[in-house]
Amino acid sequence: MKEKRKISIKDISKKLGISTTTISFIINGKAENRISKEVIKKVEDYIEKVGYKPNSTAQTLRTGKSKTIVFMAEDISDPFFSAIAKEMEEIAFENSYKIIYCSTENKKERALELLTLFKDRQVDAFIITPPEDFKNEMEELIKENKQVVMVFDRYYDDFEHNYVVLDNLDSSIRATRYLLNNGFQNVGFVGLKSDISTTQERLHGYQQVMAENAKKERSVLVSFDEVKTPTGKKKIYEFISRNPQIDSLLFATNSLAITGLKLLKEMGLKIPEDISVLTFDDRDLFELYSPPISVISQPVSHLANELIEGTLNLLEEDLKPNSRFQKVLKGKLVERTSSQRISENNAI
Amino acid sequence: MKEKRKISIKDISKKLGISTTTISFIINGKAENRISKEVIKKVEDYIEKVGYKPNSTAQTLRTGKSKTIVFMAEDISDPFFSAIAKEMEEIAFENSYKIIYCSTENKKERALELLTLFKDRQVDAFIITPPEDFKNEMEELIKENKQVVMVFDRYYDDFEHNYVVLDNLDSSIRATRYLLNNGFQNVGFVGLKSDISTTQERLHGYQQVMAENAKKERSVLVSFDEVKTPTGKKKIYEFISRNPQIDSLLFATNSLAITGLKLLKEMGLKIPEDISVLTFDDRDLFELYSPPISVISQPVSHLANELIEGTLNLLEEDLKPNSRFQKVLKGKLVERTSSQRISENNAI
DNA sequence: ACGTTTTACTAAATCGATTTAGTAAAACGT
DNA sequence: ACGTTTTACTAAATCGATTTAGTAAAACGT
Repeated sequence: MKEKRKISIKDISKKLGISTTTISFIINGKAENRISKEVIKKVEDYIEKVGYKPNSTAQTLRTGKSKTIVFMAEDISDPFFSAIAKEMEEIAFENSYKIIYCSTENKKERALELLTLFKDRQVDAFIITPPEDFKNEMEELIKENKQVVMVFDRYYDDFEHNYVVLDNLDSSIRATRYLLNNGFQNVGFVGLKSDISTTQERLHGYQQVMAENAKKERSVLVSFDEVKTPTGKKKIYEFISRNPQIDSLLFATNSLAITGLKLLKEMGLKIPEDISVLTFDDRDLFELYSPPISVISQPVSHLANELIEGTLNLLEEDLKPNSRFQKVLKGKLVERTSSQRISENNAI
Repeated sequence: MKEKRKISIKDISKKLGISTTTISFIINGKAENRISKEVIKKVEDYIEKVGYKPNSTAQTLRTGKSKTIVFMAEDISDPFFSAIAKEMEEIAFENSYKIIYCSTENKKERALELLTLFKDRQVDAFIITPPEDFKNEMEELIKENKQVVMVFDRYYDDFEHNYVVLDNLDSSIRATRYLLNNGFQNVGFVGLKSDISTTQERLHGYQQVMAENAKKERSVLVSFDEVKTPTGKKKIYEFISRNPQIDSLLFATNSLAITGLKLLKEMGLKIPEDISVLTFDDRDLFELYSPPISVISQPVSHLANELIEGTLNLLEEDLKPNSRFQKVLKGKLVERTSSQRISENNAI
């Protein structure tokens, strides 16, 4: 089978005896008040007939716009990030943007590698979940002002930038208060060892409420790499063993909670009778678990919409350095059985 | 802050008084036996010094290779596909390929839209999970031979193509035999209503084993869109109600199983005492469930590796139309409590 | 000693679009 | 009636690489 070469604007130009300039104007909707209706019709009909589509690489080379957005997630296989990816995808495609994904694994070196890779390529925008210890790199990237940069799931205090995040402080405060109000006296916190705003705020919200209520704060911090490993589980185990008075656990992420639930099961602790559980980030798992696990759920759809629409808006404004897109959304406390107080007489 | 324009090969040419031809040869490793060592050194040193990186868009325009692979998943937010995406990503980047993702939602129209979108753009390869009723479009795409096309998670009998799939027939046969061997007399099958090879083979494997053992086949097929809806759950409910003799359920996908587990819980049926459960596709949920759910797990890492390495190999061979990459991997039966036969005396 | 081959390069074309800087003819204004 | 503006276009430059088709000088062969 003979390969037929793709048709170019030059071919059309020759075929119709019309300059490429004119054709380009027509394609790009700049023909109004410049080109006669007859010529417009002739060109449009021909384009329709042969199914011509401009070569996007050539357009990118000439205009510097690639219609490409890089989504640098912490981990694209994490249900939270893949759900966000899915929602963003649709809106991006509707606006003829494509999305390239990658995962930092919360590792600085990997993020840097990916960033250098994409800075060289033409990319219009970055949606980034910056890893640990990446503030300087992010600040530099943003100051360069070559692409739209949207920060997701965390943010920085020290400089101006676009971001979409959950109100983690507020969520954590509400979560902790809720557990105390349910009558749990000794709420423990299982968090990530991290300087990222997200985990910091979740810890601080908990600490703040415990302090307000003159309760002793008890927390354990697991590092990102350990969460899914025996080491991580062991850390939580030791935390619980050392603090037998704990009657309730607030987990800062869903991965921590999953490790925690495995552990509690192994330890033979009953939820919520022996220890109640509440975690950040919903997953279908949690609703189905026995007992169903209470969560602070992030508004995934809303977050994804703000992320992609904010990014597209900024792209349209064409990098005006002073317009900022900053959204802080509220979490939703979903009460299920795992955080319920079982009254003493019922428990027996 | 003044934006400094990116340096081009022409700038280097002017600066060093060396033609762009020579520089291009050096950059692309074609300098051997052509260009003197001194010039090579001079150019390489300068490139190193100013940190020059060729503009990839220009390269794409000239060479026709974009170093881009499109991963068209059924649904990128599905844990199976996002796990595959994650594993492929790393290898792709190591080989300086980038991946654009999209989801067909198993809808023909959407897949067609996405395909037309990407066929116009320069894309080197497609990794596609074709939706329902998309055979002709796939055959055409493959025959055009413009990009490497890798089919994933399903395949076609009628024409030659590259694919990576699970041995679904074998897996289903083993799964059904296993349930019968465990003493379950009436195994029911909950599948997808679909002409895709994957779901067809899973059904046929079940039917084959039931026939071999002179057992009555009982199955319900739910359409893709209904799986996560009340309608889907209702269909399974009616199936179970109409067939009270069923003592074991084989689910063809993890989404079906999740809907099924919710239903069994609502119906108050005990697993595995009242009804045993086995499902395709592992998820962390299943291990943690009470009781832990037995699964036929797909070798995700292995699949992803074959997919991306197969694709990269085919890309290197530069579209030789006759070389085919076809891998059929075995599933792994993971026995957990949900499929165990509880002996009568223990049951009481 | 002189034709041929090899070495070490370069000028210009090319990929396929957009954009700048123009022009000829028609219409307008007074 | 004649200069000016508007209309409707086009030629050529440009984005930044790679590649084709060459060439001048050195080395080689007999």
